[in-house]
Amino acid sequence: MDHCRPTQAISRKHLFDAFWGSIAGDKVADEIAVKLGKLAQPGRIRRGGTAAIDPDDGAFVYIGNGATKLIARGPGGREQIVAFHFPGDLVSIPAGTKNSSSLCALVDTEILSFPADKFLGIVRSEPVFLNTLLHRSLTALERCREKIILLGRKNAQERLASFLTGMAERIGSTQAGECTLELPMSHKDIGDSLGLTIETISRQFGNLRSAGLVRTTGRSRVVLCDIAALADRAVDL
Amino acid sequence: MDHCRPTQAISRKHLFDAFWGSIAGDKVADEIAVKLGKLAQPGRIRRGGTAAIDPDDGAFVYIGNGATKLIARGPGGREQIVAFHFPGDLVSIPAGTKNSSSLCALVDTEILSFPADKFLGIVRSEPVFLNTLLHRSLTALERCREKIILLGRKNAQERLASFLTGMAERIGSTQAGECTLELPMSHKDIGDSLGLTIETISRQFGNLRSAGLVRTTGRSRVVLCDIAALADRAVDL
DNA sequence: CGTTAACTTGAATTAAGTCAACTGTCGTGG
DNA sequence: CCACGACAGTTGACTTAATTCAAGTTAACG
Repeated sequence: MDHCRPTQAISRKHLFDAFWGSIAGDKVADEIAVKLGKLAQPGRIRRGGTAAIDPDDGAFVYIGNGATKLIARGPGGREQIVAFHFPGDLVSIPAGTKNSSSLCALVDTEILSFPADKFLGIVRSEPVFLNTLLHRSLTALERCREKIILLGRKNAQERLASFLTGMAERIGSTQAGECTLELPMSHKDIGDSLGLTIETISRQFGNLRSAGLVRTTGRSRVVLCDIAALADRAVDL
Repeated sequence: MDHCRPTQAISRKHLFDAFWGSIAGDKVADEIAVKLGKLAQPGRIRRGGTAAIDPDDGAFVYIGNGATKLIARGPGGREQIVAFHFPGDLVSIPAGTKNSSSLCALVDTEILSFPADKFLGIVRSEPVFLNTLLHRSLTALERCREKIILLGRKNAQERLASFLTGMAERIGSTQAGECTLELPMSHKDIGDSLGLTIETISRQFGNLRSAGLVRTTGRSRVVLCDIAALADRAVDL
């Protein structure tokens, strides 16, 4: 993937610049950038690895590149993927609630992690920054609500169709009416996200394939042949 | 209990004061209060009614008294209750997404409603206010994520137990180790919230009753006899 | 009191889960 | 470069939890 291997220091600066550019814009005082720069903990997580987050503390994690899943585990139970996150996203990981969250890398991933309370302490008096955070958390809330509808009211077919159209919007590349997806997650992950088993995911992929709505190549490439028809299947009518 | 007693209409001023006290504290400039006061649209919704929200616009709604459900409807589909809200809550209703949201009153309810964009425009430069909003929306996000776990990974028994312990925290009154709930919502509502049917809700209440974990009186009163045991049933082990 | 909507209970159905055997993909090392 | 091993995905048969349908019962409100 990465053709060049920047040194730790350069990589760190690039990561922070990307973070600063997307969250703060250029209207926030430089001294805040300095403080946040000191607080930022860069991390490189190998595929399958978990970000080191103090569970008592909570964190904000900026995804520099790669892809991650945010997992919640009930005490001793099966895992549920709460959300997938891609470069540019800022993930809020709450302090110790009953179901501990963890952030796992789907592919090699670079992150910038901030302890939640100190982070909020620093930006406390920066309206521009707070506005961005607020908008992002409202967007996250909105995504979360859509997932509630998916899990509460949709069947397996609708769930997979919703997942695919959602991914198309976030990481798809459209050409000639077809959208190509390079999915970084396994069927297991998709199932853990949609509240289904791998077998059901497989069967539903089969259905979509034989309905001519998608083509698949290898493990990760999916081509959405007819996004409109897929979007129709994503909602119950 | 508050939620079921027919409530005296409280004045617009009292409603706004309650809002201001809980959201802004006393560190926010009075001129903001004046602006927001002009923007605030007070509303009285009768049990079963729906708040008049412009769906293209989005809104923030402060719940003064009563109780509400936030409903999402897929195009033409069944309804899913995204969240219940109680006095003091500030509900964010997003601008026109594919699944339109509406806020319905479970009992007679008084609200204070603000168009989202103007509201955010006014508080844009008020760090204290923005901090409160940010914290509240992060809390809402956290609740939402818990609901995702519930819908994605829990069975009917665990869902109802989670619901009851959650309600106990928000609107229960505990005495002598027992917690009494006066539920403002019907089994239909509980089902629509937990992704289950009314029949399943009824049967699970029956199970909890015969396990000696809850007693019920009439339609709305539920006594949680053993909250610890109920909390155990709320997670899959 | 009587009416209506909310709730309960039972029997039949079904979507998805589980279990098990099999096949394909991909990375590794001979 | 090919063969191998391990893991990811597929497919079929069976099970099960929850839904659906249907017929009661009960609570609340006028």
